[in-house]
Amino acid sequence: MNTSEIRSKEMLDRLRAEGHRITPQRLAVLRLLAESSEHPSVEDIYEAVRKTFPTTSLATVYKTISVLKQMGEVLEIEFSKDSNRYDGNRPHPHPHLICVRCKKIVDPDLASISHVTNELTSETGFKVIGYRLDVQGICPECQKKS
Amino acid sequence: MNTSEIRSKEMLDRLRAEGHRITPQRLAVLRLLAESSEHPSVEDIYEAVRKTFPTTSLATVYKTISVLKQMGEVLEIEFSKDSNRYDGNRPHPHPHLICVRCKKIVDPDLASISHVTNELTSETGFKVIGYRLDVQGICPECQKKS
DNA sequence: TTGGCTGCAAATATTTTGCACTGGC
DNA sequence: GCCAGTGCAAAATATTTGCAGCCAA
Repeated sequence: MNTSEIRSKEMLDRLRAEGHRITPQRLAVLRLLAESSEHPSVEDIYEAVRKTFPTTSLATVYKTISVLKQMGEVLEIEFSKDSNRYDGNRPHPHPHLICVRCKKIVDPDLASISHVTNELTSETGFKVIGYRLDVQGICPECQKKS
Repeated sequence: MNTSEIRSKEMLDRLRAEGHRITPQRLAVLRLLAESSEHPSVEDIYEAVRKTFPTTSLATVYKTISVLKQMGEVLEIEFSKDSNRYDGNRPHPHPHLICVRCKKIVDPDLASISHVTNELTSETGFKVIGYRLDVQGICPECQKKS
């Protein structure tokens, strides 16, 4: 069993444990989230899922993601213009590196963020719940093209 | 001349320098941005501006902000559900601390972020342009209320 | 069997755009 | 006077919601 199958089963068990029904549509969405490391948008998921399950509707994708989100099994990266992107592999906050040209999103390894959140907690009276760190830049591929 | 008047004049000069016209509506939007440290939404700005200039339209507020944004004189904080918020005082990227209850946004002093972006630049092939760090939490006031 | 889930369509919310008119320079 | 800027309304975009029918448990 590879990592995406493991992740897929993890989410599946979570759904069952919380008393949600396992429908073919949900299974497809959930598998796609577990497989892809490209931080897909709802539209991406919708199109991919339709290939294996052509009758799936956009609303269902939204609803499924909403459930997974509430359970903390997917991380939502919000945008106002471009549509939101989702991460079903690492549902806990982590930094994202976003290419402003091709919209690719990658997960860098970064050791130094914990310092930042620690500094915040002690500096302000805020009770820190989570964070979002997006770094905008141009990826190596797009740099070549320019 | 206090800081907000200085900031206001700065933006005004920038507009003039780039060949934009100074209309009463723009002046009002720009002043409000310079005065407020509450990271107002377009709606906030619209309502405030209407008090001094009742005929101002929402579209104009959007357009004015768009111009200031392109000049790099306001920082946009994007959200998908809640509407976008704007910072006209510190237009360069900086961390934001966001209360999930009352939606207040404050600017913490943080020394440790530069480490993070530095680590990124050397770690990946990305050319870093900017960043966005939102830390979600509950502010001291809202903690008391709960 | 039954109530949660689906799919459609309509509603909502935010931001953008087209266009005739206006007023800053 | 010219043309960028304004204001209105319509359009575009993303997401949510209501509801009738369906199907997983």
